Amino acid sequence: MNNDKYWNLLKSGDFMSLTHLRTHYASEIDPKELGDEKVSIAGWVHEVRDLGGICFVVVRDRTGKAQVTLVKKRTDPELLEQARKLVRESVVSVEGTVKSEGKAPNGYELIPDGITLLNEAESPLPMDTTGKVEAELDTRLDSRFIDLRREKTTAIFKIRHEVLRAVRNFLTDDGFIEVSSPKVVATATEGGTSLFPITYFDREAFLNQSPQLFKQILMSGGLDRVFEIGPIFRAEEHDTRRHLNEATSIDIEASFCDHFDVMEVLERMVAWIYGQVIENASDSLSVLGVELKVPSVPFKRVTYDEAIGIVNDNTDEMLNWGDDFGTSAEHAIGEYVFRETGESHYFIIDWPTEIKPFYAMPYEDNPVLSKAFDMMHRTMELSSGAQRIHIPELLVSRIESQGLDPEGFDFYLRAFRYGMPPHAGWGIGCERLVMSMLGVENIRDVVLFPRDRRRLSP
RNA sequence: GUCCGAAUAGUGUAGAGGCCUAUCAUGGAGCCCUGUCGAGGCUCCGACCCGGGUUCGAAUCCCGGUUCGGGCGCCA
Repeated sequence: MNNDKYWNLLKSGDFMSLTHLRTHYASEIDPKELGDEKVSIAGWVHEVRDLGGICFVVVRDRTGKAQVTLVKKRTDPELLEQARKLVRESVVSVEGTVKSEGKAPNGYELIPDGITLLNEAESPLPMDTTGKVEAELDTRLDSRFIDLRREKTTAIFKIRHEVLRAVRNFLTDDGFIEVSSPKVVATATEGGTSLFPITYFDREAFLNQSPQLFKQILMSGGLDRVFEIGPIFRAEEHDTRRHLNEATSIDIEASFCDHFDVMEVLERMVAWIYGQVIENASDSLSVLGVELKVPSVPFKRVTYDEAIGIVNDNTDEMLNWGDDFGTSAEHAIGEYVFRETGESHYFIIDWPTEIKPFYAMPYEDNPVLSKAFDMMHRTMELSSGAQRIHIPELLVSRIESQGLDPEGFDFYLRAFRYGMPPHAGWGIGCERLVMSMLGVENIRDVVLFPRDRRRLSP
């Protein structure tokens, strides 16, 4: 058995198109409609079960599995021998007749006329694909191409797709325009997290940690409501189950809005996403054993002051006003809200100005507090946002008081001097949204090729 | 960055100084088998992370390294 079959296939005159290799996906075949019809399926050899007088070959594609049945007495001996010798996870196309069969999975089996071996897999495989033997995350990520052949892994990425599709539909319907901002930038966004330096011809540049400054500039440009789904890069050496050095951020910015307006967009969007995933990815949800409930809106608003009180009343920690919440404090607040409301999602609002980024708008009547918010899931922070400062003088003084140099922000500040409307926005971590939705414990599970402190390949 | 833990066939594991010629499952090779669907039965194949040390004897104890996992910090 070798891969010459593929070359023979091409030589036979079929080289103009390969579409005949698959007329149907495995799960598209309905024996009531296609009974006794000729079809071809294409995919990976999931298993070969040879019982002697009868041999079953299970072929798997993106949609599911199909059983190819070869009965010894009624099958060409050469074809039977070929089927028996198939190496698991090889790529094949099987042409045959659909036969309704109650004993077979999906209610049908395929009686083959021919099996075309398109590419033979090496053996042994880097890991099991059938679910019989678990593999560690690290092993799975090293062999992501095989890992993706597992139903559970595919299910996560089908759901992630539905999440992003729902985001695009929701925001588009809400009047937002999708934009793309540069990922190679000259200066730091917020000063806080560290950036990956790169060489840009003969200059130093960085990978952007957030589209923040650019989406604000677009408000000055009059695009009014924009969103971006794109990568963000953080050079932090954090090493946890919920951090990556390259993540996907879903960001919006909207003019003539305050923080409460965009919070309302955010909670409606999250509820919509849950609803769309339930509607469009129920198969994947059941593969993962997840039962989703659409979160109720509005999400509870907890003020920063209340949150401090919850932590101090319910844990051993004693926080002072102005402290940020650590992981255990976040969990305490999340559990408290869940007990009170039965909901996992909530907002923390009215943060001290000094622990929020420079662009967060302080309350006009109490500048110690800012119009900033975090949107939390019981398990972790999902999103943060704010009404932004649109007044250039105030922005400059806030940049300075955070210990940053306004000169580095010139490209940004210029946009505020020629007519910047009041505006607000937020960013939500796509991976965190998906993992909190599915109860996935490691963020690497919801990224195809995660980039963390240690992993740079594949 | 810091603290804690782990590393045994391709994969997942058992193992507590001599019982290890290293367990089991999965997998691979071969044989038997006509309805499997984690098929079954029989035979065979395949591993102690690296380097030092302790000991008569080390997969097992100690030291160093490497890699991985988890907590925290920081954040999305």
